[in-house]
Order: sequence, then structure tokens, then C-alpha cells
Amino acid sequence: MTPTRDVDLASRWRELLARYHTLSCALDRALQEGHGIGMSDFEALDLLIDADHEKLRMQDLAAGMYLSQSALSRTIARLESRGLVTRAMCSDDRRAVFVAPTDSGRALHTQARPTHRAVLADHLDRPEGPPRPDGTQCA
Amino acid sequence: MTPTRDVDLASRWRELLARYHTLSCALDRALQEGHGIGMSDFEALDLLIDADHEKLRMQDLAAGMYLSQSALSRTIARLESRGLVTRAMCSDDRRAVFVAPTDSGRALHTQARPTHRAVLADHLDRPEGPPRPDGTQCA
DNA sequence: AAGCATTAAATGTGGGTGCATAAAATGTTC
DNA sequence: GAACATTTTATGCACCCACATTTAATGCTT
Repeated sequence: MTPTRDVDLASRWRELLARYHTLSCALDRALQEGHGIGMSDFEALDLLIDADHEKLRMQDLAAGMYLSQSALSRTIARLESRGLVTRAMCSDDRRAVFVAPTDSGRALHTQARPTHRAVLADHLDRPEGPPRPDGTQCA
Repeated sequence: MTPTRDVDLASRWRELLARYHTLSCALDRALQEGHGIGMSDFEALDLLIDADHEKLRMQDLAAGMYLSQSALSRTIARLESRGLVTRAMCSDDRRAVFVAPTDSGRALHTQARPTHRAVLADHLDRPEGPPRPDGTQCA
């Protein structure tokens, strides 16, 4: 109702936008350059390995990710083509697909996770992030 | 250092991810369906109209947006092709391009802004957003 | 059991984004 | 002032994403 409130909304939105953009870009860059894996790919692998049985149906994986069903399908396809996860039939429901990390996937995750956490720590602990002179415009 | 802190980092990141994803998706959807304009397109128009002189060089517009230079260039191209902004030469520096909203652009902005603000208000005032049964999976 | 709706995952398609590069104009150095 | 570096915008390209549709399997109703 009040215009002051409205300004607050816009600036809060812009701050959220800034935080997400900066962090996701830094994450993607660090993971890509350091381990040749994208952000969503890592998130999928991370969820998969944190899962209790380390074996999830696509649908259950999707529940933990902020990706469309088709995007997840392609993400898993990417990971599989690089030998980081395997797809297996599910005998209970033959429509479903089990996804599980391979040894190679676990190894990459072990390497990439510190990078991931380091970027999070670097960005989440500062309220504003002005001094970050990367080479790119991915501010 | 402490593992507890590490868990905090990951969950804070996931919350940021959730907030951004939910809100940006809702914004994009509301603006697209209600006014046929994308989120980034609206942001550009919004910045342009809030500018003091209502005439900005691409570079200055870019400073206020979280888009790469190329993405902004295409965003302005989209807006121009729909008659919402105009590009004009800058006599001071003939490399630069002035962008200004047209009457049509101002009209659309006037219509779209309440939608934009309403979505922001709807999403930014709630800590968690579980009950939002849209038709799509754009959760 | 047959027919129809529903669910799980994959694929076709179009759109937006960032990086690298190109093209044009300006600034700098000698 | 000529050559080279820098800046500003546009474009080629590849990637990722969401939506719509397809294919296959399951569930439900009669």
C-alpha cells in the first residue's frame, strides 16, 4: 500500500537477484574450471551421494533440485555419458529409473566438494560483495 | 572449519536457490502471461524509466542489471523490435548508443509494474513458500 | 480382462544466456 | 598525425533451461 514498502520490495528483490547471480556464477565457474563439471551437475551428484541409499529414482532426485523434469533428465544423461552415474532399471516400477553414482563419480565429488564449499563460504559470509575483480563480467 | 558450519552453508545456499528460483519463475510467468514481456525485459524497461533523464547508454543500463553485455544487447534488441524502446546515436561518443522508452513502452510499464510489485509482495513476505499449486512444475 | 486415465522418463523445439570475437570509434604515444 | 591500444556495442556460437509432446508402464473402472 505505502510507496515506501514498495521501494523496499524492489530493492529486496534486486538484492536477491544480485546474491543469486553472483554466487551461482562463481560456483559454476569454479566447478567448471576446477573439475570440468557444471553447477547443476554437481548439485545432482551431491544430492545423489548424500542420499541414504545412494540410489534414487529420477523423480526423487527431482524433488530435491530446482530443475524441470526435462532438465534433470538431460543432466543425468550428461553425467552418465561421462561415466559419473549409472542408470538402472527399477523392478518394482518399470517406468522408473534408478540413478546411482559410480566410483568415478564419487571420486570427482570428493574432489569438487571442497571447491563448492569454499565458494559458498567466500560468498555467503559477506553481506555485500563489491571487491571481486574477476576477469569476466559474470559479476 | 567446523562441519556444523559447513551444513549451514549448504542449506543457506539451497534456500537462496529456492527463493530465487521460485520468485524469478513466478515473475517471469506473471509478466509473460499478463503483458507478454519477459522478466529481464521488464527489468530493463523499469531501470530505463526510473532513470533521471529516461535516456541511458547501454553501458549505464548494464551497470544496473545482472546480465552480460551481450545479453543486454539482445534484450534491448527485443524491446526495440517490439517498439517499446528506441536506440539513438550519441553525438558525444559515436560508439555509444542511447536507449529510451517509447510511449508504448511507458504504457506497458505502467500496466506491468503493479503485476511485478504484486508478485514481489506475494513472495518476499513469506519465509517459506510451500503452498503454491501452480499448473506448472516451475515450483 | 479391456479400455481409459495417470504417471515416469525421454525427446523435439524454441528461447535466453555467457564467452569469444568482430566492427567501429575513441584515446594515447611517439 | 600514424600506429597501436582501449572502449563500446553487436554477432557467432554453444550450452542450459522450460514447455509440450511422445513412449512406455501402471492403476483404475466396469
